[in-house]
Amino acid sequence: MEYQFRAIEKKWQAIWNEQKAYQVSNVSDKPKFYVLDMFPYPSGAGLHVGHPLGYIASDIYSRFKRLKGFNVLHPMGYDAFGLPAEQYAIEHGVHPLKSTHGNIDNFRKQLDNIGFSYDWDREVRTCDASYYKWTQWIFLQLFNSYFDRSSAKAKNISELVSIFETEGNGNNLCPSDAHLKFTAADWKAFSEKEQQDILMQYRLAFCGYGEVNWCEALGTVLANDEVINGFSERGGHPVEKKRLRQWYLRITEYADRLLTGLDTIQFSDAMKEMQSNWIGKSYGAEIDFAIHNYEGALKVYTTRPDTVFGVDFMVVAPEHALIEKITPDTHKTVVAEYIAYVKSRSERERIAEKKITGCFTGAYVVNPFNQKLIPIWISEYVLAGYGTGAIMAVPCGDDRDFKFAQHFNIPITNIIGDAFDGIEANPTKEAILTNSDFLNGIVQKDAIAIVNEKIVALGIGQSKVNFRMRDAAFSRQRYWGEPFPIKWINGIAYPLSENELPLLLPEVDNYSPGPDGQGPLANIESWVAENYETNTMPGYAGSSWYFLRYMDPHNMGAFCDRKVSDYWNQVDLYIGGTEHAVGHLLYSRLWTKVLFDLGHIGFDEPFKKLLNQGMIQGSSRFVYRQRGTHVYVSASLIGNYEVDQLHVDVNMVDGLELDTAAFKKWKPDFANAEFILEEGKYICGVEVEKMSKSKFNTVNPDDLVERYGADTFRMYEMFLGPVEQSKPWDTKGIEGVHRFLKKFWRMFFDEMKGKVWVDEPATAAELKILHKAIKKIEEDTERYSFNTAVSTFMICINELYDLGCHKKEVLSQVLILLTPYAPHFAEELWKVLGNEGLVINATYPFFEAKYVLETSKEYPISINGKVRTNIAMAFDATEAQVHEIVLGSEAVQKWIEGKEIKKLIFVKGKMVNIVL
RNA sequence: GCCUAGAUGGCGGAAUUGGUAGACGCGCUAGACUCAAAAUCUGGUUAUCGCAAGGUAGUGGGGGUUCGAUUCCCCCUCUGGGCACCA
Repeated sequence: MEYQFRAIEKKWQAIWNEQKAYQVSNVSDKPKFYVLDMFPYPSGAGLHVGHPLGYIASDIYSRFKRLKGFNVLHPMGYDAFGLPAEQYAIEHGVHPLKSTHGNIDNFRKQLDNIGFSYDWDREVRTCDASYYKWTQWIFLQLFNSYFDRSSAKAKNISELVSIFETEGNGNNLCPSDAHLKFTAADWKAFSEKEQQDILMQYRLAFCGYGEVNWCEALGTVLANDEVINGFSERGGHPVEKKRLRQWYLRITEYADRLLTGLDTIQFSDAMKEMQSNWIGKSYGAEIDFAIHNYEGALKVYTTRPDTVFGVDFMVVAPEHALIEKITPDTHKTVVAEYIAYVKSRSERERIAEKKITGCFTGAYVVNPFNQKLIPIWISEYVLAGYGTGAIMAVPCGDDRDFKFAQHFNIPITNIIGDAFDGIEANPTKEAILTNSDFLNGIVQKDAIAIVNEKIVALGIGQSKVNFRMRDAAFSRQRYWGEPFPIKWINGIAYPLSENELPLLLPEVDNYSPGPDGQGPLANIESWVAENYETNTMPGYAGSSWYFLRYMDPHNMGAFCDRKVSDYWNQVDLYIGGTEHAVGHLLYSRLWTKVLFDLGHIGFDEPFKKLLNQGMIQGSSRFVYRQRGTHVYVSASLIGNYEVDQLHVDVNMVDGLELDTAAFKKWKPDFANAEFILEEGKYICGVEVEKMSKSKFNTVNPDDLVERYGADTFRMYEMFLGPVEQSKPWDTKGIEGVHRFLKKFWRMFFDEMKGKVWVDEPATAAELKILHKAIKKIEEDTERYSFNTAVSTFMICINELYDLGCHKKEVLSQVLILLTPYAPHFAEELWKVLGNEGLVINATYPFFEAKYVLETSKEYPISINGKVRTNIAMAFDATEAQVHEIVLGSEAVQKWIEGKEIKKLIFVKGKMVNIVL
């Protein structure tokens, strides 16, 4: 009987499905375990081999935990709102819901092919009204909350209103505007609009103004992705910054908790560092510099108040509000030109650009400590959104300031003596200050507190903690997203009540943008007539809480029953890519904290353990067409021709050799192609790139499953290397894994003899191999080292095969071990051996040390660190015995030969090293 | 530019806590079986010198710590991911 993988896989998938083998209950005596994948965006291109990497890993772990006796929640769903579906709609007029559903069906078919153990009864789709009803509901929780700084948690905004009514806002300073002060009497005197405007500045979801990438020609807002060097990706039209009304989440209020919460969860150190760098907590001071000949001050934020005597110029962001007011007529033209230039550039370009740009405003500030006049410059390296949008530049201590000063020939004051060499800035805090008046002779880090005291005494500033993180922009001028449950009446935002949810996304005639930078919803008369908000929520809205909905997906009365979320609690293992480090992973932590504060769930971190899967890259292949001809030149010959490089479908290339016949048939353009070959072959060029349909480097898992089976595919994806590591896809090695399964199969059935497995007691040698494998595979799976687990399976089967072992007792145990990796294969042979029930519900083998005991070890003997020989010695040999045996050995004597032994190092169970 | 991860044979990778570098697999190669092919099995496969025994070098490059470094420290190069409206 041959290994007919496709028949076996289809058969067991049908049986599991029929028996609802993967349905999981919210009630169980077993301990719970929650394994979650980052749900996919269902793109039109379908799954490529990169997607399932994490899904296979999580499936293996889920099945493993299940065999170990856990009640495992392992759900899947779709992050279904998003820009690509909307663009497809604009171009083809197909409703995003329709294309999205089509894509989801395709994804589902592809996922099913691979044999995952998802409980599909719990599937969620963020674009379903039954789902986004609760996204809207959570938005309302955010809208109706403020962050109480004294208890560091979210509370209902009504509590704030009663505080305002009794004591004003003296104890609850406004997070948006620290200068806003009012008494209880003031509050009562305010109009409704005034009151609501103030409350808006406290809400966790609030409306404000922000800058977006605006493309006049397209009449729409663009994502950073859609902007290339200041021009739109589509059409190449100019893009500039525009201020629009935007919704935000007040994530900055949670900055400290998001930071300290990292200590309670198992993310990689790298991931934690990325998040804390993103949050960017810094301690510094705000200082007001009086502006020369102008009524007012320039407020700067600095982490180095100690360097205040080294300030040689000020730099303000191009968006800074003061620029217009302080620029004298003499400089207006240059300043306007510079600002126009900056406007055309994305923030990314502004930060990344090595080129130094800037211009002098013609205005000056006065240094409050020595009355020196300091010029005010504008430059794009200062960002409006961070600190106060203005800095004091100290060229001797800051690299960017130094380069700026050099570039514009601004004289540099040295306040750190020998520590500054005039060639590059020295950012030390350890130098002794000079040229610094009352700070002379003081070490910089000690001077910080002194200056802070002084600026407070002078009434020109205060010490301040700052965060690099900004509030999260939460609105998009798009169609395909959740509508805000908000009505605008007379400039006041009124939330819908809970029973008005969901606010359904209306039908539109076309998906083009609305007027004045508004989204498509602004084109709908009935919508506008109802005064509904015309923005929609961003992609991350639905993904910020989906892990909660899986727990209780059909609940019509709540986003998730509290009892149910108490049972499942945190996600025990979350698998996904690092590309979500500072987006999704931060937002879902925020939402969890808010829901916790408001008492809706009982935990304030969503993910207990995060495993980052690496990205599978594509390995692109190229052909080289001689310019203006139909002649294609093999890779190593292109030096002799003028050629254009074209992507060619990797599936038409065997290794590097192009299937020229398939190529000619690929596209009409290539039908009459001619080839210049090398050694009779056309050799393609290679590059590693992101896997993408447009680069023709995608490999479809369906094809591989068809050719080798799901079990082979699953094991091969794991065998490729550590899950956490990125690597280019190469189908070549898949044969090896397939051979392994065929070999394993032959331990049950021989081509000639038929059934060969037997029900006989196992020998000590066989049990030793089995238990070695149990230990290693269990440990490897537990620590997510799936690649080494696969090779352990190979070793185990090779060894059993060599012993001619066909025994049910041994094979049954190996099959259970194999179940998480190759479930169909294991299930089939489990049945063949006549075992009871399904192997997916079996009990994981128990490792027993007694079977693998060793009495001696082959020690490597090195001399001066180089291994020269091996000597077998008893495990319990004493150090003295070891000395005697080693030194008595002929091989060792040959190397020592007359030399003096300085030292003999013996590490029990490891090695011996002789130092001469 | 900033943050972050990584670099080991022809290739994917292994070496879990500083202790035999190259497990396992691919590829290549020789052989067995076969009319032949496929499949399968057996052997070899880091480089270099050597008939061999064996020697020497070797984990991106350069330095260091150590009896001993792929592993720890410093400097450099290259590559992947992220940088706030892609998901």
